[in-house]
Amino acid sequence: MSEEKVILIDGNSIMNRAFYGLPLLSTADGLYTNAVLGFLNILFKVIKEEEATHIGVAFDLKAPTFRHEKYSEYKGNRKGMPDELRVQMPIIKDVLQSMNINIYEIEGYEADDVLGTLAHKCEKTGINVTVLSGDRDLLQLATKKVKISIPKTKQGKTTIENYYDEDVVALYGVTPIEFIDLKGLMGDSSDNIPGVPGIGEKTAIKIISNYHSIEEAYENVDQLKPPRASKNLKEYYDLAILSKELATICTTCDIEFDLQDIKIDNIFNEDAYKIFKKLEFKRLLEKFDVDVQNDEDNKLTIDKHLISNKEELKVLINNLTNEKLVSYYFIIEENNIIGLSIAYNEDESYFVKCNSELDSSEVMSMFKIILEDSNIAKVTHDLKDDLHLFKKYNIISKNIIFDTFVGGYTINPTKDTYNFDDIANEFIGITFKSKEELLGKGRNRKSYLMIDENELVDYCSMLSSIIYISYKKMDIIIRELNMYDLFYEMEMPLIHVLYDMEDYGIKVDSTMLHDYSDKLSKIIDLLQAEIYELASEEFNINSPKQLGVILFEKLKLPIIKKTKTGYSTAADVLDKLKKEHPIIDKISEYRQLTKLKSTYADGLFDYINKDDSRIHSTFKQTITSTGRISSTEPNLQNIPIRMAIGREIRKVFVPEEDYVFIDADYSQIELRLLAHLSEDETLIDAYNNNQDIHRLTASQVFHIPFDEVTNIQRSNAKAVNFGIVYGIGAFSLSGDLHISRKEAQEYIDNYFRRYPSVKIYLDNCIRYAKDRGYSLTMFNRRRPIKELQSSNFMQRSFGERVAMNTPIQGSAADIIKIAMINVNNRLKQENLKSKLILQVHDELLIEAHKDEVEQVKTLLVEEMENAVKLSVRLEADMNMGMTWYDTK
DNA sequence: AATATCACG
DNA sequence: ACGTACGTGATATTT
Repeated sequence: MSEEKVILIDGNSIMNRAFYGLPLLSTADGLYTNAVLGFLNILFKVIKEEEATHIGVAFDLKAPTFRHEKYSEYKGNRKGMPDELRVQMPIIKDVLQSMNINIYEIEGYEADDVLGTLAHKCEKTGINVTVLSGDRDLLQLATKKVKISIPKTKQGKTTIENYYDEDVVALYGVTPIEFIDLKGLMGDSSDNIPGVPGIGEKTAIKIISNYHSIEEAYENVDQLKPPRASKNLKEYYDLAILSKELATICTTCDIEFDLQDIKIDNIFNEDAYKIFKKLEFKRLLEKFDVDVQNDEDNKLTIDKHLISNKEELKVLINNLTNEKLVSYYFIIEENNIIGLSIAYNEDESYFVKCNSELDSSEVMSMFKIILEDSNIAKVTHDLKDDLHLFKKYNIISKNIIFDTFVGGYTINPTKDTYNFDDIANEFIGITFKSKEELLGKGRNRKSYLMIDENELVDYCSMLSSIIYISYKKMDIIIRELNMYDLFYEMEMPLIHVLYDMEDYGIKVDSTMLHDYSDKLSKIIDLLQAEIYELASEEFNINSPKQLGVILFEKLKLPIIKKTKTGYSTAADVLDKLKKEHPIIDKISEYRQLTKLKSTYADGLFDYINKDDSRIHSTFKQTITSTGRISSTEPNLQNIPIRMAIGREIRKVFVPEEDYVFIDADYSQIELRLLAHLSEDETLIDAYNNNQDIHRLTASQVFHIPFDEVTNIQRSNAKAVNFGIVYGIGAFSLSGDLHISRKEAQEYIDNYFRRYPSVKIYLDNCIRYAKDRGYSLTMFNRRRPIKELQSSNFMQRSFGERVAMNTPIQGSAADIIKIAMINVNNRLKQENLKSKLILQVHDELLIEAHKDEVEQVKTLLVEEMENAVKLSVRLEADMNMGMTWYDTK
């Protein structure tokens, strides 16, 4: 029989550690989970490392009286835990219970007394014990058999420090028993143990290592050094004995204990799985056996059918033609269609599996009938992806009314993912396996074809059921939240616009791109040689770590800023150092050019499609919390423009022959929105009179006549205007403008004095979001801001800035989405060959046929400027050019 | 997989 | 006393 190994856990202390070690996490329904997750991570790590056979967890139970009743004021004024942690205490207890882990909460005892007693009992029967706590007080329990483990979380990773009795001696110079006396002398402010005044850690260690106990030291009190210690111990001896008593952990409490009670047994069971799933602990779910994972009770009883030959499919398609509403989902893997999930009611679903008897093109041509039938409404998950597939099979889909992917995003744009497991949990209230759980991930990842067929049918047919049922729920929620227009008139139509942009792409002159890369390489090589020369050694300039050593250790340059891993070498730091050493400018330039080369020149190369010489970026509609779209693979929304050398790269983006680029961008859309939303008369008048807004702000904030504003003052005012939109802070503004914090505060105060409505408006934004838990844009896009409820100052401040910024940034995002839809519609309605190919937040780029230039110029500016009616005019600056570079 | 940096609006 | 702008994505290096 294998040796027994007991782990006893200080529940409160570990929860506390976990809570502060992880950022505040919460589930879809706003349940805080970070401490529970951190606790479990530590628990599993220890079980594995210790090869534990038994586990018990002790929690403090708030007793009506304390053990040391008459001294309760000492222990009584501990700080209460924050609410975000408090609510997690019952959760961890449920979790432990579900895993059959015994919990000790005993009236009148604190957790450490329970641990001490249990450890003592185990030790007496000769069993090895590990006591896990974040609290160093527990070190007094260490013996040869009892190990104290203290987890430390640094840089996101938890390491565990272990102490047997000899380790305590090595570290403190006193035995674990003497550790109590040590505490008695020096006290412990965190535990409200007073100790003896004037005796700190150093003195206490010296005294106890000499005399081994407070009592013994008192016997020899006159010989104690320094004299102050001697005097104080004499005077405060009673306090010392009391402190010792307070510091002593009871090892003889009257607790019933049977080793059998805490034996590890079936931790990863079905109940635990359900709770983990509810708490959204995705990574921990992998620890469960496949059996358990399969045993989910989905509460949904769906009749699942496999369709695997032409005849069956024919019958199904035939039935579908009589239906009003069909949900579907294509299961695709590496460009192969594995199958098609279909549902047309809430009770049954179908999985059409592609195989030798029924190949994918047959499935597509059959389902095409349904997709192209405008009398049948369809719902799907990620329509934009479908549209790319439909193009391959010449399908012109009609009447696809809902996308649960975009629907989930519209309802709450702050989530990371909107996968089937997410929406099943949120909108149906069932647990559903994620794709990763089904197939595994990393090198163990399986293909759909390797899954047992019954399991595959179960899983895949469920997908359309989830879409079908989620759609109904989402549709109700969307209406309730007054987001009908936002979703059905903006987000759904936008899917098609984004698809068109992705499909059409943008042409890149690869020869020119290649030349650009070569040109950069040459300068980079020169710079590299110069940097090595100036540093008198070769090193990897791209490594901030190595660069830090060269700059701050070898060249002894002043350290401006530190990161959590070392010296910061960021651009603003280098900027401050450039007068100190000639190497700095070279490094800044090297950084700039290598960035251009790797990300833009060479990076873009890999994305040029060989067939059409075009780059087809992916525009993502479900990423940002404000409603903006994002661009990936490659990101075409961050192509350089601010610096001359970087801007050059825009010359490689070119139109097709006989086409030109027509580009328009909104002029200061966010500030105009601020004027509109705040109804500030000064701002509105300024825009309606075409005044230079930054110059105006400069004259207002710096108290100077409008015409006397210098360029520097104007650019400072510009920074203030930006700051207002972001939810300004004096500190950041001062850093940005290189001025003192006080001056920055004056700028801000002046700004709000001159634009009082803006101040009122921004305060209202915060008030509103605090009261309701979310911000709204002009078009009712909703962003929950859970940070506003945080007890952490920093998080809450962030929430406040977000509450000020979201209505502005989000409304701007709404407006350009409207413009995109209208522009795209008009290009089609007017039968133009010109195409909308790019959106960069406030800018639209059209590849226009040369015969259509005038028409396109007009419609682009018209649709952008008239996308919405504001109390200020929206202005779009339009340019034409033969490359993207030339459209500025 | 995390961190530092830097490109854009 | 807290530690700072809002929203993104890609790359190279390091763990």
